[in-house]
Amino acid sequence: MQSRKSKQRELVLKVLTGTRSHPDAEWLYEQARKEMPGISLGTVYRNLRLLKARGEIQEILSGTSGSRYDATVDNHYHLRCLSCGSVHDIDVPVREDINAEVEHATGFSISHHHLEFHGLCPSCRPGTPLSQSINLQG
Amino acid sequence: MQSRKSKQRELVLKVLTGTRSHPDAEWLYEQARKEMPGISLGTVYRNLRLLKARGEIQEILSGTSGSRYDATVDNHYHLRCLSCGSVHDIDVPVREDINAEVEHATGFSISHHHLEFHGLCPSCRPGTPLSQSINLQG
DNA sequence: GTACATGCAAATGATTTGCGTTCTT
DNA sequence: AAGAACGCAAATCATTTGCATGTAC
Repeated sequence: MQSRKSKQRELVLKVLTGTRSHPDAEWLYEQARKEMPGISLGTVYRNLRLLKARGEIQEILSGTSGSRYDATVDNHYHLRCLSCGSVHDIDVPVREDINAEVEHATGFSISHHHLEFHGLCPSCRPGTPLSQSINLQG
Repeated sequence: MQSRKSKQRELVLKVLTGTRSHPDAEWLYEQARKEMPGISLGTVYRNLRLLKARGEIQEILSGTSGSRYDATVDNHYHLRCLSCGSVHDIDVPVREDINAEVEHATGFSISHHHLEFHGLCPSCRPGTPLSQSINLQG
């Protein structure tokens, strides 16, 4: 937990906070480079891990390709387009009550839950093949 | 979709169906080898991918380490222990209604959702460190 | 001054893939 | 016979890490 301040860490967080998309490490690296050309990809990864451990950002797992990251702090749900791969935040009430329900049913002590919806975004409805566009801006 | 039968594929599915744990590819490979020593890890991966594409099995993503797999076909939720990493199925009613809710709220057409709970399993309560046991049997 | 953070490059580890061969239909 | 699927090993790709140096406190 003892971590010092660093320009690089602040920049990574700033870049991530500054977008509504849910970018991967590579994209964050490219953006960060624009402002600090010397920053390294390793440092981006190191800081993403640290920020996640601190609870300041969230990691969104993905089977293929790399993880996406999200700087939104409050609990919320995600929506992923099966065609273009974009990830969006959803403005739907979080069901905190189900944690207690699961605690009683299982004997675990639940700290949180992740809910992700999969479907097709409006632009992909017609049946756009996956390869056509990987849209990070959502 | 044109896929032929193969002893290897049947075996991988049999092994996965035969356990209530949610093993990774390596574990499935080791088990499969007991019955068919010549099977290769690449084949296990190939078949896991094919079976998943067919909808016969499910992939459980995990940030660190490899994916876990689940042969349970009907929709259900997962519970992961933050300490030992074990994954369990939960017997809690699936909320199909929230798909429609999200469709209306977002304009996406939702096909399904994934819900995963994180917490500590009864055996890990005291505060067992992560490294002590990676329990695949749950 | 201490020890955390960085840049760089090499290493890791899960998963995929190319290729020649074997099996299913 | 055609082309799936296999075994094997090399390749890929995201992410991690060792090391020497820089920097925050």
